[in-house]
Amino acid sequence: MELTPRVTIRDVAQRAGVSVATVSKVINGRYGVSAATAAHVQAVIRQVGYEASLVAQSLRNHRTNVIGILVADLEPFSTELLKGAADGIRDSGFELVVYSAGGRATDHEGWERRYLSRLSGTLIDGAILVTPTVVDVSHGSPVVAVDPHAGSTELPTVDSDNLKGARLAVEYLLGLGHRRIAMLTGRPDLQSVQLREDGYRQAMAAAGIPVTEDLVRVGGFEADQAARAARELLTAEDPPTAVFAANDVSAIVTVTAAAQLGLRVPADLSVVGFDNVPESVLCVPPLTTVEQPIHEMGRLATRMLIKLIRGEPVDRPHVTLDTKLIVRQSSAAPPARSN
Amino acid sequence: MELTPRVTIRDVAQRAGVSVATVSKVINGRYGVSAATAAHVQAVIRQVGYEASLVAQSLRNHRTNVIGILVADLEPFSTELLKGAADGIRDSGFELVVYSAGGRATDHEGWERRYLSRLSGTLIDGAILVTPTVVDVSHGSPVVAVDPHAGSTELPTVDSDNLKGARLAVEYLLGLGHRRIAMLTGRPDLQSVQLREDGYRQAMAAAGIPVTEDLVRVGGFEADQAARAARELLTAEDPPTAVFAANDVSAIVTVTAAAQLGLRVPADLSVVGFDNVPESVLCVPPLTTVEQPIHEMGRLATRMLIKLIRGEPVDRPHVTLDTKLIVRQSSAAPPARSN
DNA sequence: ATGAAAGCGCTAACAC
DNA sequence: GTGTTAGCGCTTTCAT
Repeated sequence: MELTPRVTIRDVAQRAGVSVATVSKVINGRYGVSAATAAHVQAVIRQVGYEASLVAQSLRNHRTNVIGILVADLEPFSTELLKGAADGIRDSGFELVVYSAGGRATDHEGWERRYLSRLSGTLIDGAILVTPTVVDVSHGSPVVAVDPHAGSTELPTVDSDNLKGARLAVEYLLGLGHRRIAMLTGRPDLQSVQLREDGYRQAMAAAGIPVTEDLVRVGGFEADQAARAARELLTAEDPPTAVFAANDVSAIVTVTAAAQLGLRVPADLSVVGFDNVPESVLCVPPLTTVEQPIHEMGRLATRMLIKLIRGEPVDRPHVTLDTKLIVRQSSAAPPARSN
Repeated sequence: MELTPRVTIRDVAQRAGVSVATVSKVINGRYGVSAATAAHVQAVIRQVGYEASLVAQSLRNHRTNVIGILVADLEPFSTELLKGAADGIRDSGFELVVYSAGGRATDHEGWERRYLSRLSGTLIDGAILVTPTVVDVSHGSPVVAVDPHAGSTELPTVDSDNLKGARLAVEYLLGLGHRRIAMLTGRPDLQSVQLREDGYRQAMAAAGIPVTEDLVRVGGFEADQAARAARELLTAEDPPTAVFAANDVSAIVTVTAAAQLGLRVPADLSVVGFDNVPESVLCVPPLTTVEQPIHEMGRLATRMLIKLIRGEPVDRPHVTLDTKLIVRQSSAAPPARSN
């Protein structure tokens, strides 16, 4: 497969009959090269289709005009965020590179630290960390976190009002008449997940309904685990009439699990998700969910990062965007009591 | 912002009181290091949180275990493909890096050649080109194209049956009774777009309906341009009763344009898209569209690429997946003639 | 078992 | 105006 071994700056220099330094100067538009030589070198470059190696370049320079986005996996939430980031970067002169840890459970914890170590200082001028597990990173280049790990952080951060969103969802279910409302939580290390659970507990407490521990299960944001947890919830002794899932993927999985158990959604079971990813509408029935402005979060995070890279001041280092409830067809009043 | 300047192999060596060569050997598990030194070096590495620079490493080595996916922009189609690619890569030992050209219109043409030149041989072991404009790339590393530029290519390719899909869509509209069916085409350089237009023309011809050139407009897959083209179509002398758009984004834009012009979809105008990206269901009304198995295309492309990188044989170098029509609510019989 | 040194492709001082 | 040289962080002979 190694057909063309790669044309280097040396090849160009040789072919043009000049030194590599001259070629480099031409490439970078530096002074100190005659118009004639420059033109000639340009011609040769075009002829052989030469492009400087990003790797070699960024080993030398320390500015690359590339922004890295580090995601644990490419799933609906993160890809939605990418679209926003792509927006935020338009006409900024920066390019976007996305690194996916590939969702591998092993060596998951701390992936962002490893990637950052491997990349920063070279290859990227700054990074956006999406749902990072670790935030005490103090590397060479600026970093912005989106929906980070629990605990306060020094890092500039973009997130959304998870507490409010969760409360809205549960209050809505309570308003429909539900009393046995279960929660399927997500990755326990994320602050957002903690807040969503807090919102659930607060809303339940405000309604005077005790949350017994059999009502809360960890789905981990991951399809298999969430499916198992959902089945546990739905086949329990005294099953819930509604499930609030910590994200849309878990909610969709819950709807599927319900169908497999012969439960009709929303007649027998109401399900509410969180995120409002495009997939939530593909769900049958379309999912009632809490919207967080994922696209905007991605856009804001890149704008912040670009400011940081340029050394400009950032107005607010921690931005929290609003959430709101989107009612669709996966929720309804609970079934009439048979007992 | 340059807090910690980056800890290099030299720092580790110094701190451990050994040479860089020894540290390198420890990192890469090479022979020729006493157990004691190895352990000590490991300890220091952990202590200072050292991670080898990907850039420096790949400048030396030529194997990186990283696959690059090159996309023109991060929009619904490409992000959907990324999810599939992420699937295809699981448990393969490879990592995924996505490069987005950022959708910049300038220097758009040929971006894939430039990126490939800048990256291959270093940093990535192979690449997936998504909707590339150029396919005569013969670089060091293996390449797989997804939905490439027009014209046959030597490159291993994954695409879908665009001709059939388009015919299905237009035949469906004809079956509903539509006669004035317009087409909003996409990026003219893509073979898939050409085939979708061919399908449209074939179906129209088979029904004995001439396609006058005022019925065909170029939307370019890009929201602004598509909106303009859609308005042109809908405000023409003798406007169409149905629009077949070459992708979902253009179709959604058409629905919006129709609404702004006071046209009801589907009562006054039917719209059919292509792709079946998740966003097509978010459209109001939900979009009738042609499904291509984007996720699977991404998965297949990565599997193919991994085989190529490993030097294994690839059964079929050109895979074409099936397409099918998904009927939703943006299409209906044409309005009764008023004249 | 360990280290010195060369070199991957490139850029930036500093000669000439 | 142009070339020589050093060095970015790393791996790999090849001495020792």
